[in-house]
Amino acid sequence: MGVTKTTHFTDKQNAIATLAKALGHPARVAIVEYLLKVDACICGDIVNELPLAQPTVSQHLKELKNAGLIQGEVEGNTICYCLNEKAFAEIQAFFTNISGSLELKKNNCC
Amino acid sequence: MGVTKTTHFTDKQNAIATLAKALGHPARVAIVEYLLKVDACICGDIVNELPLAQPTVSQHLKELKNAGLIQGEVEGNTICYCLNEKAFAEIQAFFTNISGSLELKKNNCC
DNA sequence: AAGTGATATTGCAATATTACGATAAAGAAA
DNA sequence: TTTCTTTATCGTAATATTGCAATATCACTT
Repeated sequence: MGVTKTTHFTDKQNAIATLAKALGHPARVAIVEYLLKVDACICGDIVNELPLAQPTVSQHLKELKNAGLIQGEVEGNTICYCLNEKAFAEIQAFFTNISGSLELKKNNCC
Repeated sequence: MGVTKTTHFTDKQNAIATLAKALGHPARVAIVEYLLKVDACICGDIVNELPLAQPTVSQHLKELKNAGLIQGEVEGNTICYCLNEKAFAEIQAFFTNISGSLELKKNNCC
């Protein structure tokens, strides 16, 4: 098939999966790290930073935007993308919660 | 193509992407949440918890294991899988770092 | 040894993802 | 207006993912 049965899971599970999936590619991790490093969000040289062709980078940016991890618009001949604090806070909370529970639990069975 | 150009990215970027990708499916998020909820790691009823057929669940478990998010073995006729604290700590640190930086930066351009 | 219960593997069909060349679109600069 | 620069979209090829039926495996029981 290749189609995900999203309807059978909770909204939160699907939301986390969407965010995680968007970061499930090293190029998109690299884009996020680059946007974090660059102070201003006027950053038209993401393509030069990555070992990928321009259409491929554009496609990865689109996926990050669809997932809600980045936001921004094209302004003239420079893009203005930046990270969406809210989305990162959401996924950060998910992992912090898990790590916190695991630390408490001290599961030493495996 | 469909093949990811992992060689052009840093080890850390690939590592994060691998972990994120493994959680890029609601079923695998559900499995992780279930393993977190269940105290003991003797949990042979993951299949009953999910709206998926047994081979599909087995495949998702395999992917989580390959990514290093869960660990464990089959023992007799019950599986013993549990979450790998180290892997979750790694991805949690990644997101905590990003959220922390974003909060400091107060990027209000987009 | 044969049966039972639980998980893994195989094989396959449907769909999704990744990557890029070619091309389009749209503002900036001449 | 024409040209340049930058980003998006289209089309396409190669590969990956998802899901499940059928079957295999493996430990335990009888």
